[in-house]
Amino acid sequence: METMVKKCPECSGINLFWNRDKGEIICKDCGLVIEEKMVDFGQEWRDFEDGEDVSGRRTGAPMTYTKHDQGLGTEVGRTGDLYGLKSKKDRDKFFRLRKWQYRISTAIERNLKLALAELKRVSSYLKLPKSVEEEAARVYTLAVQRGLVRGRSMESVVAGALYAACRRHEVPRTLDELSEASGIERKEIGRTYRFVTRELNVKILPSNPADYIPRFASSLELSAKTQSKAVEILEKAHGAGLTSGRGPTGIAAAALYVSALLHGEKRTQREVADVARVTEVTIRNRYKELLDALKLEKELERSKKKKR
DNA sequence: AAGACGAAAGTGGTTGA
DNA sequence: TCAACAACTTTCGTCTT
Repeated sequence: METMVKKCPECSGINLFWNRDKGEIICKDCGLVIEEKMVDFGQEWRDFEDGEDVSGRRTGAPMTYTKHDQGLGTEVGRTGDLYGLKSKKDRDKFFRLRKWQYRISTAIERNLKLALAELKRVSSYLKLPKSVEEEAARVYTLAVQRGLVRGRSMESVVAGALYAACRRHEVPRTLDELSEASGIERKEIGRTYRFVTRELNVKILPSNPADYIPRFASSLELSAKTQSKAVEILEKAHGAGLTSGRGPTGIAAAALYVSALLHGEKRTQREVADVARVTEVTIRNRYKELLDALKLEKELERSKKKKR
C-alpha cells in the first residue's frame, strides 16, 4: 500500500524529481518539496588536506543553517579558565580577547540575520526548494566565517551562494534569473560565485542541459512526450560531443525546439528563446548542429507531412 | 505580416604565454 | 598581464510561409 505522488499538489506539474541522496521529492516546475526526510550527507564537502588548520573541521549533530545562531555559542572561556592565569597581564590579555570575540561574534550574527532574510526573499522569489535554501545558507555562513564577504556586498554573496546551491542540487537557475531576483548584476554574481566556491572548496559539477528541460517545457506548455524526446535528443547530442563548451541553456532550448516540431507542438524560436533567456540566433545555431549531427531531417520531413 | 535564416560586428569571459 | 579565442549577442537584410 504505497501512495505515490504523481502530480505536484501545488502546480499539478508532472516533473517530480526524486533525489535519492537527500531523500526528498522536488517538483522541478515550482520547486515544491513534497517529501522531506533529510539526512544530512553534506558533511564531507570541505577537505582539510593541507593540514595546517584543522580547527575548522566539524563533527556533531546536524545544525540548521537558516537560523542565524545555529545553537552553537562559542565563547572564549569564562571564569573557570582564569585560575590558570598567573599574572595580571595575562588576565588583561584574556579579557581583551573575550571582548574581541564578543564583538566579532555579534557582528557576524547581525550580518547573518540580515543576510538570511535576504536569502529567504530571493529564494522564495525563485520558488526554490527548502533544501537548496538550506544549502545556500550553509555556504553563506561558511563564507562569513572565513571572512570572504569583505570587499563584497552581502547581497552578492547571498546570490552567489544560492546559485551554487541550485547547481549542486540540480535545480539550476541561470545567472540572469538570480540577477533579476536579487538585483545584483550578473557578472558580479558570477564573480562572487566563483570566488566563494573556490575558497570553500565546494565542488560543482558542470550543469546538465537536461536539468533545464522540465522548467522550460512547462512554461511553454509542452507535453510530457515532447519533454522526454528533448532529453533523448540531448543525450545523443552529448554523445556527439555537441555539448561541451556550449552554454547549457542554448542547447536545452534547441533540443526543446526540435522536439516540439517533431511532435507537432510548434513554438516559435522567439518563444523558446525567451523562456531560455538566449537569442534566436543561438537556438538556430544549436538547432542546425543538432540536425546535421543527429540526422533528424527525415523525422522532421515525416512530421511535416503528417500535418497535411 | 510574421517567422526563419544567416552574415557581420560587438561583448564578456576563458586560456595560455 | 596581455592577446588570442570561442561562445553568445545585437543588428539587420533576405527568404519563406
